[in-house]
Amino acid sequence: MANCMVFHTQIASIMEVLANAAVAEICKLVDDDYAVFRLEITQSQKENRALRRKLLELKVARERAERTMRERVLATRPSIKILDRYRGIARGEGHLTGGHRNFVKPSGPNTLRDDQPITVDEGNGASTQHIIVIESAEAAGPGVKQERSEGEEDTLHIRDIQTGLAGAPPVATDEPDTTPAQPKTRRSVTEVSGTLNAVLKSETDTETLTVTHRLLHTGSDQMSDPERLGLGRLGCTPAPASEYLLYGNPSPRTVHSHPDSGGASETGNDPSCSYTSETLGLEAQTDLSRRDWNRCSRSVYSEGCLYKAGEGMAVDEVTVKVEGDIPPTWNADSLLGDGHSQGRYFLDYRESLETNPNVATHYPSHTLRDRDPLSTSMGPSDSHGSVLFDQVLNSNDRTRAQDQRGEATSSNSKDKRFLCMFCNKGFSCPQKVEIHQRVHTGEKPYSCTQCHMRFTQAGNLKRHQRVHTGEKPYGCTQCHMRFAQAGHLKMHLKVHTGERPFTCTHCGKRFSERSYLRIHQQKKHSTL
DNA sequence: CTGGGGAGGGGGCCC
DNA sequence: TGGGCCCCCTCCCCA
Repeated sequence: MANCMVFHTQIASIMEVLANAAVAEICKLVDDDYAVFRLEITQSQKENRALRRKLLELKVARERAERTMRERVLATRPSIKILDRYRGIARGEGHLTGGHRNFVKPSGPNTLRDDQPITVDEGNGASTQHIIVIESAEAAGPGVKQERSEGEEDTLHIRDIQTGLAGAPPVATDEPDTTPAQPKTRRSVTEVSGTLNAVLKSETDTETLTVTHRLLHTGSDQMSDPERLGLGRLGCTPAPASEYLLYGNPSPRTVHSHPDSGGASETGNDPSCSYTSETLGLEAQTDLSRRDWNRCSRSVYSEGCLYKAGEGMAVDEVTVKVEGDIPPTWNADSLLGDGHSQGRYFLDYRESLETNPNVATHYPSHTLRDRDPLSTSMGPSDSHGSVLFDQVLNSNDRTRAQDQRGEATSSNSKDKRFLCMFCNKGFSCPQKVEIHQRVHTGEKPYSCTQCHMRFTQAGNLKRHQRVHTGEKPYGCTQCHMRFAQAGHLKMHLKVHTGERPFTCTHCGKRFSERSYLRIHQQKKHSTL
């Protein structure tokens, strides 16, 4: 019995030892596995961080590519017009996130016929206005960045607008921009938004672009009531929402309007923000034209004084000092290439950068106005594509001539504190800026119901209506001639008076019109 | 020279 | 009274 007890005790001891050994082994295994697991977790976390950094870099690179493209586009202004885009408006070809807004021009003291409603397409039902108004530094203090916006349905995002000193740090991203300065090479960057985090692609997603393009043609020409849409008489959205870029001192200011997104590249309401900044292919380019130009242009203007001459322009970490009035460098061949026949114009932004000095408008790229007037469908003005392009090219000359006459850039005028974000031109009121910016956007909200011509101003449409009505209210008192435009009558009167106020400085030949003189000098004296 | 459109400014009206 | 809005005028360009 005693031996049995001893045996049991020994057995118990052995069992205990074995149990301890087993526990120790198990613990060791667990510890090892845990260590491995922890290591894997650590590695995964490192990978995640690396991927995040890479993603951020891609975002920044994309933003910069957009900005570069944007600024290059801006650099060619004021002659820039995305040709034929307005036909998109005509068809209500809005942004993917929105429809369009057509309405009948309200009746008023005009000569329009009752059966000729003036349709005004607004591209989107939202009346969001994002206005950048540059105000005095005294009011805002140095470096003040003020953001205001309203209307979330189709928001306009000014990604990052820098004014003043070149090289101001872009703050469009949520995180500090640690990415080294991107080269100015044009990279093919495609963003497919629609989720909170934009999906970045290294290559242009042609399919996406095509889909986007197709969807942009789903609009119609239906009309609606402007009043119902809460628009003004002219159909101009009364700029309810504003983003003010305080202005007043040369210190760099940056304005970002991201009312609905925390980051510049994380907007979620932009189902397709695709473009190729390098190749500027047809689809991509049209998309760029449709979206960004219109989104940022219509509602964006600055209020304040114009910038001091001589300041540089911050263009993607590159300060561009503009010297002289460089003519635009649009590639007409590209413009009038294959895309032309389709009503698609794409522009070849050459390397040269001509811009208004001091305007450092970074490319507004996300969730901007839902106004996509560019259309790929044939419209009445397709046949005038080259004409439009010529107008684009010549608008610079026109502006230059106006500048010489002191008509255009009365930038020193205190009354003209509302600045165009594209060309920095000052205007007395936001509406004029909005109208003016149609020069840059190509937006033509006023459409003729009889010939589908579209116009940037209601008055021009009204004048155009005389083509259809045959109305010629201006009659010559010297003869039977009648004219639809007062200017034509005035010009005609010179036939009777013999007035030739424009004299060629080379040969002394006199002309009744400045344009005649210019043509003469071009032909005879090879000068402008 | 005519005709059409682009674009800016002035001024009146309204709030 | 001042500012916003809008019509109209005007200049200009181009075909």
